[in-house]
Amino acid sequence: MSNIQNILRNNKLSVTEGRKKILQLFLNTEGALAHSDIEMGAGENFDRVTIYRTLHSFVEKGIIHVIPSADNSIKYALCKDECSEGHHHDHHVHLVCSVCQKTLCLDEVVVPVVNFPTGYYIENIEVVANGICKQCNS
Amino acid sequence: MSNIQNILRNNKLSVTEGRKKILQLFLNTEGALAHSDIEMGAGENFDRVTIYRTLHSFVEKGIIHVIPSADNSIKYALCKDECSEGHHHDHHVHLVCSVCQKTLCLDEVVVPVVNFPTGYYIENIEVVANGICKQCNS
DNA sequence: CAAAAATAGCAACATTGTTGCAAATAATTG
DNA sequence: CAATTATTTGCAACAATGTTGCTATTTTTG
Repeated sequence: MSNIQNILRNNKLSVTEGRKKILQLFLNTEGALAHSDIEMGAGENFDRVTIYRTLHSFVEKGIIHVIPSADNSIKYALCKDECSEGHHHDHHVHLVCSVCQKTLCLDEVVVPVVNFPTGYYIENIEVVANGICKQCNS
Repeated sequence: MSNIQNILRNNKLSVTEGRKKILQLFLNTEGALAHSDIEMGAGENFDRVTIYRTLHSFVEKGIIHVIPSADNSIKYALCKDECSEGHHHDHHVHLVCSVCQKTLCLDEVVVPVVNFPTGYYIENIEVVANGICKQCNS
């Protein structure tokens, strides 16, 4: 039950109310969360600054990862256990559903190999698909 | 020489100073531009609102396209001629260079086919690679 | 060139993100 | 377990980014 505490402890983060609530929210949520979702959904009223800082340290520690967006609405989602401090390995595809507006991590869909011309060095690749998710497409 | 006027006319946009200057800037620039780049680089001082609206209508008309980002710094880049009003077909990969910080369209690198599980409907796929560009990687 | 249509600029505001600092909370150590 | 130390929080103030309504100006059209 104190899974949450463990996650924080394992990542060398002090266990505070704010971090517990925000991590809780991620664990309870299917799909990604934007800063504003957290501001509204985290139960109590945390200062916006606290949320920014919490999200930053979660990303740094590899607890969550950032999902890029084309409309200034960056989202965050839980990392699977392959992620560790400073090294994100979430090589899955993201889907933004145009019906329910949720952003989902399609863990089973792996980012394909892309062939770049010689001369480039590629560190990582982000894939974001726009479409309709399983639930909404039925 | 009035290539610019033609582009605007062909897209049924009035030919105004702002639009000409901004389009000029895109034509003169290798790589993508952020709103702030335009605010600084467009020569004269355009109202920020004008720039927002110009970018919106250029996107709508298929003159430029949006490149998603993971750090709230959306960039815009010229579309090739396959794009038309309401239909973007820029299925190329984008590269964000960690050295020169430029965002480039790699027109020769096509977005690969991604296999999604049944049940999803996919409209389009965005691929953004982080790495080092040809120029900086030598 | 005049009338109609479209666009630009301004003002005011909303949202998002950052920084420094003092107070509160959590971890550590004896 | 209490006291010290380290960390984190909330606040305030600010900066940057994005939006909307309205009027004046510019562009287009006939």
